[in-house]
Amino acid sequence: MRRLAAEAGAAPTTLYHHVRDKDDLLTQLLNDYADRLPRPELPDGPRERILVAATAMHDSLSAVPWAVEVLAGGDFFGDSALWMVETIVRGAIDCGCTPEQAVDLYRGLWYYTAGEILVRSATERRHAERGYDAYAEAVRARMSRSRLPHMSALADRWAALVARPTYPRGLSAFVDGLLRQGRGEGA
Amino acid sequence: MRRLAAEAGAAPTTLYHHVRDKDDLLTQLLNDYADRLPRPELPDGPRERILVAATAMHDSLSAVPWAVEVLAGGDFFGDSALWMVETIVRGAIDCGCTPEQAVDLYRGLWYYTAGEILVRSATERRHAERGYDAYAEAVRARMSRSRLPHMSALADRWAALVARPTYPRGLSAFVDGLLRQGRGEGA
DNA sequence: ACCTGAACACCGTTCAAGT
DNA sequence: ACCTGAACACCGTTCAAGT
Repeated sequence: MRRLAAEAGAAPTTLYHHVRDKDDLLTQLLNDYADRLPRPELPDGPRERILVAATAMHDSLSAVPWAVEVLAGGDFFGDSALWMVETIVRGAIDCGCTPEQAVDLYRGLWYYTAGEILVRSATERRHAERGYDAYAEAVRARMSRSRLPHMSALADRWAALVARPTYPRGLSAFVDGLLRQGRGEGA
Repeated sequence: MRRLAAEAGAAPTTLYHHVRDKDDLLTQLLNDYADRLPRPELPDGPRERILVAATAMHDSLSAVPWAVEVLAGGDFFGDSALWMVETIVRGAIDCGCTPEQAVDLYRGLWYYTAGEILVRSATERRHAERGYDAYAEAVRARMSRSRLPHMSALADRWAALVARPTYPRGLSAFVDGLLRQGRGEGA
C-alpha cells in the first residue's frame, strides 16, 4: 500500500478513500484483469472444452501468480472468469458425470492448477535469488547422500527434469482419470 | 520472530544467535517435524504404494499448511521425508513408466497435493474469520446472478459440495490417468 | 559463548484535521 | 468530496555493546 501510494505520488492514507483495505484493492485489480482476458473459442468435444477452460485458468494465473493466494479463500477471479468454471462443470456433465462428480472434477483441476502456479512461481523466485546452478547442486547433493536408489540415480538430472513444463500432459491425464472414474470404470 | 521471542521470554534479537534467519528457523522446524513422522507400512502393489506415499505427503502437510509455501521453492521437507518421493517414483517405474515419466507423475501429484492444502487452509481461515454462512451466501448470490446455467443450478449447493473431502478420490483418479498415459494408452 | 538495547527499514490501517 | 500528517501496532534484521 505504501509503495503503491509512493508510486502514485500520494500519501499512503489516501488509498483508503478509494478501497476498503488491501484485500479489496487486490480483488478489484483481479476483477479488472479478468475483464480484459481474451475468451478462447470453445471446441465441440466436452473433454476438449474442459482442457481449454482449465488451460485458460492456468495461463491467466501464470501472469499474476500472487493471485492464487488471494483466490484460494474461495472467490475465484471476477464474474467474467466464471465461464471457466461453468465450462468445466458443463463439460464433465456432458461426459456423463453427475453434478457432484462435475464439481469434484472442477475442484481437482483447480487444486492441480493452483499448486502448479504456486510451486512454479516459488521455484522461479528462488532461481532469481540464488541462481539455478546453486539450486541444482543443492538438490544433487541431498539426493546423492540419501541412500534412496531412485533419488540417487536421478540426482544429477532432477533439477533439469523438474524445469520442463508438464502442466498440459498432467492436465489431460488428470481429466481422463476423473472422467473414467465418473463413468465408474476401474483402473 | 518477535512473537516467538516474547513467548520464550527473550529479546527478539537473541534468536539470531541460534538461527540464520526466519526461513532457516522454519526449515529446521520442518525437518524436525519430518523426523518425528510415523512411517506407514508400504503395500506390495506399486500403484497402492504411490497412493500411500502421496497420502502421507498430504496428511503430514495438513497439520502444517504454512509449510507448503516454505517447501514450494524446491526443498521438499527434510531428508526423512524423502522416502515419499522415492516411493512415488519407484512405484511409477514399477508400473512401467520411464524415469522421466515417473518424475512428471511425482510432480503432478505434488502440485495436486500442494494446491489442495493451500486452498483448503485458505478456505478454513476464511470460514473462521467471516463464518461459513456468509461465505455460502456470497457464493450463492454470485452464481445465481451469473446467467451461467450450471453455476445457477448449483448455486445453493456449491458451498456444501466444496466442503466435502475429495483428496483421496481425486488422487486415485489422477494416478490412474498418469499411469495410463505412461503406458501409452489413450482415453 | 550467549544475550541485549538501540536502531533501521519496513508493513497495513485509523482518525482527526485540513482544503 | 478528497486528501493529509500524526500515530498505532506491528514486522524481520543488524550490530555494537554488555556479561
